[in-house]
Amino acid sequence: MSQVQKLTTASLHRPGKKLTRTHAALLNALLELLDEKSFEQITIREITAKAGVGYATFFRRYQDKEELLHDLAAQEIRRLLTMTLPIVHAADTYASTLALCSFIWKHKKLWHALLTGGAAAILKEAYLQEALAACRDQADPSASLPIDLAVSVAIAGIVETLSWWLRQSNPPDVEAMAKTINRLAIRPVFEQDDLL
Amino acid sequence: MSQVQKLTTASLHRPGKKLTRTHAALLNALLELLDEKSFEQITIREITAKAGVGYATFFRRYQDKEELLHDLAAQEIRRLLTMTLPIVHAADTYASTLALCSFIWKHKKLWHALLTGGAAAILKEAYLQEALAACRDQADPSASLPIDLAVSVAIAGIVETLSWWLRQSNPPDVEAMAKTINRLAIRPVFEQDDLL
DNA sequence: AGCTTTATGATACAGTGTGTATCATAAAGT
DNA sequence: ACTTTATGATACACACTGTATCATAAAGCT
Repeated sequence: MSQVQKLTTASLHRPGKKLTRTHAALLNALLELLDEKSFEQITIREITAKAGVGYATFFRRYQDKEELLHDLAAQEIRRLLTMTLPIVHAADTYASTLALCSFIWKHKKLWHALLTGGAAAILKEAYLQEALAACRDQADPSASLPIDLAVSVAIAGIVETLSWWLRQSNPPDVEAMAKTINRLAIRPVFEQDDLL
Repeated sequence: MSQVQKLTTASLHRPGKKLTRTHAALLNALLELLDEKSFEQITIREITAKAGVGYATFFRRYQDKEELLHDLAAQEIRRLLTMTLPIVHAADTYASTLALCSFIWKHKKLWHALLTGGAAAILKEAYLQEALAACRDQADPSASLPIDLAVSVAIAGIVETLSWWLRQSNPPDVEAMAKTINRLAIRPVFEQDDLL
């Protein structure tokens, strides 16, 4: 937890770590800081300090805070998509949302940080991009809904629901949330728009 | 449009304006700036300059940019809610969403600014608060969905859909969007959750 | 091993925006 | 006319950012 490793002239920089120890240290530092405060309140100086990395070094890899968060978000979302993707493939949507909710619940601390406050917008954007890329392939041209709109609204609904879930003091169980997501975010996108 | 009124020692400050000319000037200045750039890029100095108001004066009324935007958002949303509220009362949801979309379309330039980028989060929050306040009264205790969650997801869906709409180069017409909002954001919240 | 290239740490620095404090003046209230 | 309040105009202390510089450690290459 105290990752502050003074690298003054100590014997770190093991040759074992192949690609950029710095990289991982920054991601990890941001992750830890997100547990303590909101993304907006975190400064680059804090991140580099906790990562045990020089301040200027940050800008050699990222342009700004947002880019680092986007990197972190993409990393976590890639795992999550393994759960979410089957939803799109329409096999068994309930099983998929259930898997999604279970996954979130297992890592609720992490996802609470990612889905709360200013971080949520960036995470949602990364989520949206990944989901869109995955959906465009098998997009149904005869669909009554533009694929971009459908995915945008579905993702927004999922993110909103999960965010609400993680903020509750007495949160519903995983099964209930899976049903809720299915009802509010997934089914509306797939069903026929017969009435009105 | 050039609202930059030099107030050096000119004969402004008409006694006619009763409550705080400054107040309105700031709101108006932000509104105009939102047409030129995104909310994040706007500085308080710019706002006060365009409003023809002293820089320090800003902080006598608002704590920060966000508070001013929240004020502006609340103002615009109050009008919009006159359209949206009937949706909740479940009389004729299509007529309500149609009214909502027509209203947005009529003021699309304004709402494009409010629903795009960093401003969207604050607007959504204001929208959510107003909608929640309006819904709590007649909340159905036997509902299968917590009222907070239902409204949150509905608002998120509406905002997401409208935002998508206003970003299109060849946007669908008002009727189509009303149907879409009805299908994606309104109906899912009200329907019975029979299956699964 | 010796030379070269690259990644880092450690500062220093300029630029920008924020929020507060101060003071004199104009507007409004009495 | 006297008092109170709102404003304009600065000035300032602060916090962050993003860039530049320089010396050093690590890694790669011959």
